[in-house]
Amino acid sequence: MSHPPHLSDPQAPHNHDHCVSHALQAAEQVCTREGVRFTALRKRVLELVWQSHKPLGAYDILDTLSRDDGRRAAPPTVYRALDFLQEQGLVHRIASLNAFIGCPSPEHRHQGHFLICLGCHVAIELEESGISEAIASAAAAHDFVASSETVEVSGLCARCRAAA
Amino acid sequence: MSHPPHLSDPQAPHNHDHCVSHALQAAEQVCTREGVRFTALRKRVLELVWQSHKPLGAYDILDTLSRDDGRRAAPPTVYRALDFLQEQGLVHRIASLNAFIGCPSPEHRHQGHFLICLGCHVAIELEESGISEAIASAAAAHDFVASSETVEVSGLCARCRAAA
DNA sequence: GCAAAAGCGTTATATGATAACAGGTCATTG
DNA sequence: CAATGACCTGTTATCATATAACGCTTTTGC
Repeated sequence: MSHPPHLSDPQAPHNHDHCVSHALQAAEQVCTREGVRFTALRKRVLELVWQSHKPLGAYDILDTLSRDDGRRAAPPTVYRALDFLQEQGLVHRIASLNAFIGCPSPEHRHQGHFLICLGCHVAIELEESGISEAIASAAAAHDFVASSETVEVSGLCARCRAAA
Repeated sequence: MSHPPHLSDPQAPHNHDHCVSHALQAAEQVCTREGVRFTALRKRVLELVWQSHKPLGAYDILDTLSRDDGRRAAPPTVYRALDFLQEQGLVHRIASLNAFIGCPSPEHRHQGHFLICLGCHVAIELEESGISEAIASAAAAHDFVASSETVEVSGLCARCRAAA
């Protein structure tokens, strides 16, 4: 239970609807708790981000949104929603990809650390604390106070290595 | 000697010319060793990247280059040089800033890990191995083979905290 | 010296993100 | 319940970052 399949191994076949509904439900709770509005647009964008476990570009979201609605949505529409979702910890931004991914555990605020597969493009959010500790230790050694961490590791997952 | 001041604490006052000349000399050696050409343009771009310990945007480099030469340089000119310098490990790209910074120890190929001060914008390249070990451990736990690591920690250095 | 490869200039364009302003929606609270 | 103000969204324009494609020049290796 501590590592449901859809969290620890998103590449494994799974009923992805569960991921999406879990994410939306968690988002509702977070927004209620924080007293902020989970509007239709924000919900829609979060759903789109969760359409897979692959980080998604803002313009991909924009395209889907535009196609769905018939009329052309403009970038700020999406970026504002993404900014909101990031502020609430519901999505993380992957700097090395200029892309966004849903956070599987938004209940507690945290920095996301990721393994990103170059084969299938799936990003796995790490829960390991060792990385944060190592970073904290290095920062302390330099008398540096960290406020945000970008940790993005690219490589190949087991499935893609097997396939190759 | 293992931690010259200009490496471990770039915010400290220092004769920055030493940093630049050391970097250029190291670059010559690396390029000779690798059998690649350290052309005038590449050298110039590397010098510009080393003009400070702050990560520098490609278009900043481009502007300086254009001003120096009178005529307008085009983006590919700079990006190609930067690509080369990255391939040789002479500069690192900071994904969270879309910027580039000189590598203080290009003799051995490695991923750069950085502390980036939000106050003075100086980036310190970490030499600590603990972070790589923690990442390797996490990757192994997920049966993931890493090929590149992006580790960028933003916060405030001691000097900027004292100033505030 | 000659052919091939590598480097560089140039134009055009792709891709990602934000500024600024106007109009609309929603939750108050008076 | 209407007015108000805060917040949300639409829209236009623009900025910022990065790459594709082509051709000429320089360098290298034979």
